[in-house]
Order: sequence, then structure tokens, then C-alpha cells
Amino acid sequence: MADYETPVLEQEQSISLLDVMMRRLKRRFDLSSRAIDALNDLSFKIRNFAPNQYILREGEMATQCSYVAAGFVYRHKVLGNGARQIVAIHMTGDFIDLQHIMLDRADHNIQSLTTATLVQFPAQQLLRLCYEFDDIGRALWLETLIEAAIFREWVANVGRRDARARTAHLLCELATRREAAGLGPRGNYELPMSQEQIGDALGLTSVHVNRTLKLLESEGLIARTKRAVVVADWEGLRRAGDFDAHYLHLRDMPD
Amino acid sequence: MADYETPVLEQEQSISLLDVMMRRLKRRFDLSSRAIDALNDLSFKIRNFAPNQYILREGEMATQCSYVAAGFVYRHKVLGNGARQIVAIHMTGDFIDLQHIMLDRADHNIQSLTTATLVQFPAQQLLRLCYEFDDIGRALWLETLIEAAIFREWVANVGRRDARARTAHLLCELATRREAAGLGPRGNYELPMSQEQIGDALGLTSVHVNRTLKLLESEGLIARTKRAVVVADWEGLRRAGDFDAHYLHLRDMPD
DNA sequence: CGAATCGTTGATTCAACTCAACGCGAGTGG
DNA sequence: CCACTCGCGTTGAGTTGAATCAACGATTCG
Repeated sequence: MADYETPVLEQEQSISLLDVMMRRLKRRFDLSSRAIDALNDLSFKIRNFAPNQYILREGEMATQCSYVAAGFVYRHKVLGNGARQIVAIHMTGDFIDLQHIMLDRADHNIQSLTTATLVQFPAQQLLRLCYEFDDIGRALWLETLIEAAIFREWVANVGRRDARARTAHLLCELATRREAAGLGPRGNYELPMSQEQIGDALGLTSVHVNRTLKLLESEGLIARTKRAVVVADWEGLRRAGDFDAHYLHLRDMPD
Repeated sequence: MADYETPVLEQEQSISLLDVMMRRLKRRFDLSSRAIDALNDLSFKIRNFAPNQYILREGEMATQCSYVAAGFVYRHKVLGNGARQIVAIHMTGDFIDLQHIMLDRADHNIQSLTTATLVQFPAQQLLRLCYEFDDIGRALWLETLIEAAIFREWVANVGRRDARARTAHLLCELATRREAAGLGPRGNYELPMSQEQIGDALGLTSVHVNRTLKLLESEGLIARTKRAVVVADWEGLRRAGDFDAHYLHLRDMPD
């Protein structure tokens, strides 16, 4: 209800936000200067969200595509049995709903995890830019393809790994994506999720997440302080989580 | 090894195969006649596979994008613990690896389920067509976006539904996709998968799949004869599987 | 200082797994 | 044509990883 209407800041506020996006789009293929200009000319809105606000609800019409300029965001489904499954966790630098460039109805919910700042583009106009500039279309399509690769890995993670490996794998993925996004070293980062949310991402209960985190801690693989999870032994955590970053399709990502 | 080298039939054999593909690509947006011509002029190979052959292995370079002209194909990951997770099941009319239009290394395995006929296009050339013809690019991107939506639903299915609902949901999805592809009524179809394969798709053991199928049968939701699964009570199965087709983003798909 | 949220812990239950055996039909080769 | 094997489905018995239920502690915040 009320929390869904959030202050909308008009543009001009921060060109730097778009610069960060440009860097992301160029992570694989370069963008022509004309394409960069076109993206800069694109109209957009900046929206700020407090933690745990709904950004989009399943079933709603979606005419915007959003980019995370700051904060964490997650996407989830609520099933008929009342359970919730988080299907994606996004951090600064991620697009969170590029599918709306083609699909006009949301098939899941999007919520802020922390306070978050989104840059929102009209889907129609973004699509038009994809037609006009090959390199923009390629960069955005690539984003959605890599996201799909992550979904596949999540299917495998939730389907076939036990709680310990599953948890370790998630921590490794987020650490690796964080590093790849230039947000800091993967060895040390704060995971801004409650244990219940971690459970909803992993298909576990919060009680079992608690026990599993304590197990990983007792093994010396992670260290914890309140909400923060710190990778204490990357190689050990990687092995525990059966983590291999190749599915993230990052360039220049050794070990 | 030897089974990986399969006879490659050169084109001209069957223009009708491409016609089926055109229909698929037009399911959402029409294609211009120039785009249709360009697709018809595109070089391709037709490859036939016996059941259970590898089509592509994780880690290999992939330069082709394949379309299923006949048969069933599945994609899976093998995890460090030796377990296997099927991440997608494809039937006639599906593209199975459009991600290779951008990503050149396979992040999972692709195998034939039944005897299958694939139409394979050079990824580079297909991508070029996407640049040249907006409508082709749009149609292919849409395919990958809907596939991603299916992956999300699978995460939720495997993560948060019990064996009965999970199994029912898979049966509903395949039945619905089959009908949407024009392959026959959703109420009656043969599922060409062993119980072990069904288990690998659902994150269950084959033993438990067996018990679950028998449960669904005893409830009168499905009927079985050998390998064939027949939907005996669509509405009941839909309810059991908590199935709502909206995530498939089909047009004109009531109830 | 409450109230609320989240993390922690123990006791118990249960859904799904494991292990093991057996049946059955399809192929195959003597 | 039959004996054999092999893959797959079926079934039972026992085990276990994770869920459930329930309580309590810590932190934050108005």
C-alpha cells in the first residue's frame, strides 16, 4: 500500500549512476560512443527504497526495467503452500528485471533487501535502443543470458546439494559476483540477509540455516559477527560448496 | 567418443522443419517476409541422435545454436558429489541452447532423451541476423527470456514443493508446453523419461519418484502404462502441482 | 522501557534417502 | 528358440537430514 509509493527523484541527480551502469554493460563487449550517448539521453527515474519494500508484485504489468545503483534487491515467488522461494539476489550493478523488455507481466515479486536505489528505464524505449544500437542489445541480452545461467546453477544447487554445500555455494556465488562487480574483495563481505531469507533462497528453514552457518563457522570456513558473514577460508568454502565460477561467465576470473 | 560423431545430414532435406521453427518464432510477434527469407537462407545442419547421446558437454566450446525438430532433449549438470540435476527438458519446437549466441562455452551438458533431430545454426550467423532483422532478434531474445522464467519456476519447484506437488507440477508444465507447441492435447501424452531421469529433474531419487507416481495414480490424477503417463484429471493434477501457467508467458492460454 | 525482530538451542517428527531384493520385458547370442 | 543379461520398475525395511515445535536470549528502536 503506502510503502509502494516511494519518492521518485528525477534525473540529473547523478550521472555517476549511469557511469557505473556503462561499466557493467562494457564488461564483455565495448560500447560505441554513440550508444553511450544514446543511453545517457534515455529518460530514467531514480527511486529509493527502504528495506523490505515491494518494488514489483507478481501479476502486475511492468513497463520499466530497473538497474540497482545501490543496495540489495531480491526476487521471489510465493507458492500455493504459503512457502516463499527466493529466485535471485541482486547487488549494485545488476539489472533486476530486464525480462520486462519483452514480457509485460511480472511472474514473481521483487523486493528491496536493504535500502536500495534503482535506476528505472521505460522498457519500450530501452528496447528501441536495442534495435538502434547493436551493442546495447547485445550487452543487455548477454545480461539476461548470464542470469539464466545463474538460475540453472540454482536449480542444481537447491535440487542436489545438501544444506552445507548449498549454503557454502550461495556464499561463494555472492562473494564472486560482488568481486566481479568491483564492490570489494570476495574474502570479506557482509551479507545483508536474515537467516530466514537465506533459507528462502536455499529451500531450507531458518532454523536449519542457523545450524548450517554455525557448522561452517565451526569448520573455520566462515566467521560471523551479527549479520556479517566473512569468508575465513575461501578455498575451503569453495570446496565445501562445490563452487566453480565458470557458470557466471566472467572474463578473467581465475580459480 | 564414437557416439558423439553422428551422421550429419545436409540441408534441403526438409524445408518443413524450418517452417515449424518459423511458426514458433511467430508465436508472439510476427516476422517480416524479409526476415523469413533470411532465416531460410541461413545455413544449417540437420543432425540425428539416438537416445541418450551427448549433444554437447559442459566445458566445450559451442558455436552452434540448436532447434529441436523432433524428439526430446534434456540439459543437465553433474555436481561434485556425483549427483545429476536436469535443468531443462525440451521437446519438438524448442531451442535448446540459444545462450551460445553470446556465450561460447557450455556450462552444462545436453543430451538426447529419445531419438531426436536437431537443426543447428552457426551462432555467429544467427547473431548477425538478429542485428539485421529486429524481429528475429526480438523473437530469439523472447525465447531465452521465457526459458529463464521456466528456470525460475524450477528453482521454486525444487526448493519449496514436496515430492507430490513437485512431480505434479512437472507433469503439468510439460503437458502445457506440449499443447502450446501444437504437439497434442495436454490431457494425454507420453513422457519418455525413466523414473531416474524424472528424479534428476525434480531433485528426488528414482525410488521416491516411483512411490510418488503411484500415489498420484492412486489418487486418480494420472494413469500409467509402462513409460506413458496420462493425465487422468487435469484439474486435480493442476491443483496438486500448484500449477499456474502464467510463468510460461503463453498467449491465449486459459485455465 | 516495552515490543518486535531475529538468532539460538533442544526435543521430536517426518519426508525422503539408502540399501537391498526381486520382477519383468527387451535384446542378444549360442 | 531358449538362456542369459541388462535396464528399469517395484517393494520393503531401516536410516537420516532437515522440518517442526517450542522456548528463550540478544539487539534494535520508538
